[in-house]
Formats: sequence, C-alpha cells, structure tokens
Amino acid sequence: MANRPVTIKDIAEKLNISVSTVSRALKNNPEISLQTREAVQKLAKELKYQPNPLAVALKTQKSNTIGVVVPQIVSSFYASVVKGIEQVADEFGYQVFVSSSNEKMEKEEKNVNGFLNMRMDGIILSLSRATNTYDHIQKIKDMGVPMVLFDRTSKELEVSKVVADDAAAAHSAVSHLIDGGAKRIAFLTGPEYMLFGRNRMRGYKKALKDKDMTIDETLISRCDFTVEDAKNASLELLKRSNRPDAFFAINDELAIGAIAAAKELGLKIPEEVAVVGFSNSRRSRYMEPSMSTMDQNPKQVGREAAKLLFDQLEDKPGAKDVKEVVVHADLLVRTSSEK
Amino acid sequence: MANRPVTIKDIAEKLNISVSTVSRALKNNPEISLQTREAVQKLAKELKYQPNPLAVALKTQKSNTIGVVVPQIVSSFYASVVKGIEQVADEFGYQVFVSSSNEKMEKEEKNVNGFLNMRMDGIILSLSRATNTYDHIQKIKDMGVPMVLFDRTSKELEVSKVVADDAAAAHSAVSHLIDGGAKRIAFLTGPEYMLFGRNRMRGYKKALKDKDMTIDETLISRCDFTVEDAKNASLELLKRSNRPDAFFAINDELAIGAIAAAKELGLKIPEEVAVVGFSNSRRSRYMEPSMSTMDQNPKQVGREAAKLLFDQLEDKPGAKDVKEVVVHADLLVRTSSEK
DNA sequence: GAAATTATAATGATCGATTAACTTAACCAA
DNA sequence: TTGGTTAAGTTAATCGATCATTATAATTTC
Repeated sequence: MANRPVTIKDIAEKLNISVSTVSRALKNNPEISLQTREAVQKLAKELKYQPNPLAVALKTQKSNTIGVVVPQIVSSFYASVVKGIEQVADEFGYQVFVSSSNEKMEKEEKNVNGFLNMRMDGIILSLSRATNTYDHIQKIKDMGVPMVLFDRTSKELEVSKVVADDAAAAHSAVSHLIDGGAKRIAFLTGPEYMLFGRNRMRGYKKALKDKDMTIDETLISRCDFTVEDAKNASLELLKRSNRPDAFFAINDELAIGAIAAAKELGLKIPEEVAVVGFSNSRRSRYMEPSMSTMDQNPKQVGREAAKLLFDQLEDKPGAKDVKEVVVHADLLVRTSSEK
Repeated sequence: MANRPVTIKDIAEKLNISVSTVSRALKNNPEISLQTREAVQKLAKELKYQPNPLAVALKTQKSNTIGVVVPQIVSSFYASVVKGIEQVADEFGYQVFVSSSNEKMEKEEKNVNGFLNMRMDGIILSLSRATNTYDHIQKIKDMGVPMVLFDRTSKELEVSKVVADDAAAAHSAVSHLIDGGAKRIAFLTGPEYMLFGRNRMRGYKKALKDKDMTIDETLISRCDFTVEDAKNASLELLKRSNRPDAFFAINDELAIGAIAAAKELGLKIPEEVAVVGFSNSRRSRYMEPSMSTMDQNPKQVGREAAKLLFDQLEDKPGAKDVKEVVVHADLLVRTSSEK
C-alpha cells in the first residue's frame, strides 16, 4: 500500500549508473553525456521522481522556503499581505509557510523558533500586540537569517521594514472629513504605546492645524479594540451638548462602534455624523451604511516585504542595508462620509 | 555573524565521546551511564542545542508535522477549525502548517504535493469549491500518508471525515422560524452540486413537513455566494404579492443579503421578516440587527479531525477504518429572528 | 605508438541525526 | 582458568541528495 517515494538511487539502479551521475544528469550538468542525461530525465519523469526537499535542504543548507508570522490570520489585511508575499515567492520558486501568533508574544517566539529550526531561508514578520521584548527577533539576525518586518514594527530593531505612512493616511482621512464640512472631528484610538496609533494621531492633528482648526483634546478617546468599547466611547461623546459631527477611527472595528452609537441615538449618517475608518475590512463595504475607510494596499505591502527579503536571499548588492519602504494608503469614500 | 547552529557533533567533540553516545544520552537511553547522560544534557542545554528537524526527519522518516489545507484562510470558520487542530497537535508535540487553496483545485493540488514532498506525517483537508477530481487526494492515500477530510468532503472518497449534520442543523433553524410564527419561509441556497447545500435543503424540507407545512418550490432561490446576488434574489421574493415572512439562508453572507433587501423595502426585522443564517461569522454578531445563525462549533470540528488523524499516526487499533464523525451545530438566536 | 588531453562517469565524503551491531573491560560463577 | 554476563561505549551504515576528487575510457597530438 505505502508507495515509497522514488529516490535518486532507484533511478541509478534501474539505469545501472551511479547516484551522483543521476544527480548531475537531473541538473543538466554538461559533464554528463547528452544520452545519459536524456535517459535519466526520461526515467525520472516516468517514475514521477520528486526530489526529497529534506535531503536537499540538509545537504545544501537551503530549504527554498520562507516563513511568515502574522499577528492574526482572520484578518483581511494580513491575509492580503500573505497573498502579496506568495505572489513574489512564487516567482522565485519558494514555498511560503504562514503561522499566526494570535497576538501573543509566546506564540510568536514559538513560531519563530519553529521556522529557524526548520532552517527556513528567510522570515517575514509583523509583531504581535503583546510583544515587548525582542530577543527572539534578535536571534534571527544573529543566526544570519534574512528577515523583514512589516506593519507592526519597532524602531528598536535594526531591520528592513515595510510600513504604512500612517500619519499621511490619517491626514488624508481627516482632511476629507473637513472638506465634507465637519467642524468637530472626534478621534477614536487605542492604547498609547502602539506606534501606529501615535502616527495616526500625528496625522489627525496636522490635518486640523493645516486647516486652521483647533485641537480639542476632549474629542480624542482611547478605547480597547472592540466594537462595544468604541460604541460606548462614542455614545459618551455624542451625548455631550457640544457633540462631534464626525469620527475618524483608528480602525474599522472602532468606526463600526461609532456608527452603532450614532444609529442608536437616531443621528443621521453622514449628514449629522460622518465616519471614516481605517483598513478597508470586508465588513466596511457591506455594512449599512457602507463605510468610508483607508485602504492600506496590503497586497503591495506583502509584495514589497517579499522583495526586500529576496534581495537579501539573492545577495543583491546593498541588500543587507537596513531599508524602510513606505506603502501609501488610499482613501475610499463610501456612504458614511459622502456629502 | 552567522551563528552556525550547534550540532550533536559539537557536543561530542567537546566531551570527547562519540556522536552516537550523545544521541543516546539525549534520549535518556539507559545504555548510557547516568554520569554521561547528565553531562551531555547539561552541555546541550548550555549550548542551546536544538536538533535539526530536517536531519531527524530524513533519518526517521517522521517529521512530526501535519499539513492542513483549507479553502480559504480569511474565514472565521476555517480559522477556528485550525485552532482546534493546533490544540490537539500541541498535545502530541506536532507542528501544524496551514495553506489555503483559495477555492482553486490547482492550488489545492500544489499544496498537497508540497506537503507530501515535505514528508509531512499527516494531512487534514477540506476540499475547495472547484475540486472535481480526486487524483491528488488518492495520491495521499496511495502513499500511505494518514489523512482526514472535514467540512467539504466527498462521498466518492473512502477516507475518515468530520462533517456537520447539515440536515439536522437546517432542521433546527427552520423549526425555530416556524415556532416564531413564520408561515412562508424562503430558502436561499447555492449551486446544486454542493453537498452541504443538498443536505441543508433536506433539513429545510423535513422541518416544514414535520410541522405539516407545504413546500413551496418558488420560495427556494439559488444564488451565487455573494451578498449582492442574495440581496437581488431576496428583493425579487419580497416584492411578490405573496411574500415570504422569513428567510433561512445557507450561509451568513446570503442572510446578510436578505436583511439588506428587507431593509431596503422598509420591512421590519424580525417582525415582518425573520432571518436565520448559517456559520456564525463574526459579522453576524455585530451587524444591525444582530443576526441569528447556526454555530457549527468549528473548533470542535478541528479537534475531532485532529483526533482521527492522530489515531492513525499513533497506529491505534482500528484507526485505519474509515470513520465519520458528526459535529452538531447549535442555534444562536439573535435579534433577526427573536420574537 | 606513446603521451597528452578530453569526455564521461564512479567514488567517497558530507549534511545532522539515528540505530543495529560490535568492542572492551569489568565482574562473577564454577 | 575458562566462559558467560553486563555495563558503557564505539563503529559504521543509513536516510536522500550534493559535489569535490578520482578513475577510466576515448580521442587527439606529435
């Protein structure tokens, strides 16, 4: 029953030649006569010979695989990034393995160690929310394994990165709201320690300044990354006498909370409250009303990250320099902010 | 810079013993004196020795990894199944690699071949929508690699499976609608060739019969798996003079379309139109109104599939018999169908 | 026709680990 | 003394492939 896979040895025996000759013949090494080469390749095809990647990797110290660690797998953003990575990896003939840290540092470490153990040729990673030390990342560097960070990165790490220009993205979202007539724009954001939160905050403030509007700190609300929490925070804001007429949320989840709050209070969207989210999640398109949001071009993020990695894998000149690629986000105007 | 990983040989040299002794000592083989064993294990720990899984797998023909192929990765159902699988795999000390077929047979074949090539010890798979031949699945069997199918399976394949009792689930969803007072229940379903569609159809019809209601074939509507299509189909149904007062949809996506249609026509949910979906997608909980749906207990599906696989991997008696485990779905009553 | 050159293929070491088979020394019994 | 047992290792083959080195045969050169 158990069909043992065909090895190079089987081919050698059938043709009465040595394994090394077979190995060379399969690689079209000109040191082997055309006759032999053709005979070997023909038989290999007939027997459906597939090289054993374990053996090849053991011998050559190259596995032709790259590992990707994402914080979550149930996320259209990360799923699209992975697709972008896969596209590029395909071109280079590499297999991609994905694992998720589930926003836990412990799992992230486990995944990284697993990848290193499996001798993967490179690692692309986005830090989990919980990651606060970087020994496991440093270890990748120490082992000389090429690596690229994306999206959730840290300035403490001297590694090539692909990042979003969060400040610019926030700037264009908020400018759009102002252009639509908003006078008091609330900002729903997350915990202070998150880098992208601080960057988007910067963009928010700059957009206001650029239009000579005052920054009202009471309109900035920090919440957990849950719809419920965002809804409560928004309710609180909307019940004030001097309520906001627009919301910019740091992600779609929080924006959904804001919309839920406005609905509950019977406020019209976008006439009385306009909303712009961030991420272009699948939900944002299909909800009622459809939600304006920032599209972060995740596939491109993936492609850029993979390119940086393969530059290193292919030993391109200057590939080892620490680079930072910025991928811009595009504003998608939908019902929730349409004039 | 590139820190070569520590091998068994390094340890052997430092302690002036042979590699085989080191190998045995690390495994606590009693043929090696306690002294030596302790010395080896101590040094191994100090040097942070990690066995090279490639070498181990090559030699032992066991990789301690299992591969999972899912049709989509951006799906809370499959993501949860994977979590369930990972839980069990963790207990057994196996690594799990996941890849997605993206609903394409070609990609599915590629993934399967990749896993077989990597000599994974077992494969858990859910067929893509496009899969219509099974040579690649048969190949897994022929190679004697343990395998379990889940969710999207085929009766043509003699393989252990974990399936949902779709008929029973549909039955309870529809019964719930009837109990809520529905008289004319529309059924939104997909293409005829899908097995789970036929099963849910069976449950739908049986539930009606059980309550002595007549089956009105004009209330059964086939659509693509898109919100738009479902919305259009629902609009058509709801505009009839004799319109349905409830919808049972084969998945949440279609149910969302039905809700969108009812909203557009200004019909009250659930008073004028009740809706029950299927899958308990994340969206179903947070939308307006929150949607009743069937929870398929995906984590349990994963756990059961993994258990079947490990029974085979551990060579438990009778593990090779083709088994079929049924995981039941639970009705989650939310606003869209609440009386 | 002997030497030099070239073409072609075989040998054997190697990657890092496992393991069957064997060695060596110590110990005990008769 | 002889033989048998046991403990504690060592040797060497092996997994499937790669590759530097070496061997052999064929061909060319003078």
